[in-house]
Amino acid sequence: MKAKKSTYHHGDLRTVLIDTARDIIKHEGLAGLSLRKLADKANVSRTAPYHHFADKNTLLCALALEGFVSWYEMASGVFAREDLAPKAQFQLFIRSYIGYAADNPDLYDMMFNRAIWKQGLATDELKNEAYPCFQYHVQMTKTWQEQGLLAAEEDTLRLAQVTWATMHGLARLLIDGVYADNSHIDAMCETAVNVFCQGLS
Amino acid sequence: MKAKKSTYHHGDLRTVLIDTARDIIKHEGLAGLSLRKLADKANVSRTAPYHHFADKNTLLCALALEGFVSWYEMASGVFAREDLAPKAQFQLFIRSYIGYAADNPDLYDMMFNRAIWKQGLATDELKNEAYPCFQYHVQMTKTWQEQGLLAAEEDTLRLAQVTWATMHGLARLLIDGVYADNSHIDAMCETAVNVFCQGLS
DNA sequence: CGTATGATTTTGACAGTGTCAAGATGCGTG
DNA sequence: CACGCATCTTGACACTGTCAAAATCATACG
Repeated sequence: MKAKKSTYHHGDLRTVLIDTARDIIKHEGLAGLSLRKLADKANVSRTAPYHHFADKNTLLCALALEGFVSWYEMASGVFAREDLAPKAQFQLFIRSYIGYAADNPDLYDMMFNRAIWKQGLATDELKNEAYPCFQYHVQMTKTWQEQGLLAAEEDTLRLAQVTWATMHGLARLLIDGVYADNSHIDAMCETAVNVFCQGLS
Repeated sequence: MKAKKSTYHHGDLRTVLIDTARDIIKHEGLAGLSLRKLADKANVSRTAPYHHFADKNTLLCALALEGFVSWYEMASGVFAREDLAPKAQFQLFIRSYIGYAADNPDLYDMMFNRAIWKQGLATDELKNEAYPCFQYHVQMTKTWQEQGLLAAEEDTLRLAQVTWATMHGLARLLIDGVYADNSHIDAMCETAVNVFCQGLS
């Protein structure tokens, strides 16, 4: 009853589209995703997707949203690990962030896509998922400051931006294949942690 | 004699194309650049550019190359400032990097474009300009370590990757308009410098 | 129980895009 | 002067995102 919203012609086309889109991206990369090919693989006409997504950008936002959802799962999972010392937790968080990006390069690409964010094309749904993620990171940063792991005298928001930027930058360099490759991940993460925590605790 | 390579039909079309391409990107953004529009603005047929650039990607590489050239000018200009104390020099470098990216978002976009780098589409010319830039950054990092500004016990290459990643990440967050905006630049740069140098000198 | 209403899907069409193949043009060297 | 080669043009193809109008169909209402 509640499960199936609509069984009109095709079934629940919306989720089918998202699934096959994810599939295409996985196999052919983000550049290989076109609405027509997507519709084709879903056994539906070219313009059918337009009744579920306003345009291609909205589809991409829906996919990116899932990325932030699973990012949040990752982050909160790490932050909940009370068995770990603060520094080990911080280390695991950074390593998990980079690993997540390296494992899902195309998804990460969409989450932080200039075309989506810059000219306000991001869906409200996407914003409502993406902003809390950063808020959560700010919260973690504050905790780590209180634990003496990160510099207490720095403004929490700025520090959160810098730490996020470091992870984001490492992720992008890895994903884009510039100046770094996957064999450097562990060493780079370790150095990053060392730098952030140096001279403290 | 040496100056003008070719005055066949049009003059030196290659440089004209690059100039108008830069112009289009400046006014309409990277997404607004198509080879046909470019050819149009240069008063030339649609396929004329193909005699100077193998494909669109090669054109983009040529533009990105200029970005690395001027990046190097910026970096070496800062590094040559002997009137500045190491920390002030480091601070200026980071601020200049971010400022450069924020002032030329589309150019920066092209310099670190996944499509170019990831699947080996980067021109040899581009590689020959981009890699030395990072090498130069490594060299600067080593110097700053020797000056006691950055952690001496860290591997220079890894440290260079992390510092570059931080600047790159800040630049990307600013350019893409996620989690940071231009009014935060100075404060973020200051925090970044403080973190990298904390507990030292 | 039938009908209309509105959601869903399709067909047709349009303006773009990058790029290839063949032909036309014209400069410089033999 | 003529040849060759770089340069440029025209024509064409397969693709893209997206709109408008028509067709289809499950369901809510009379």
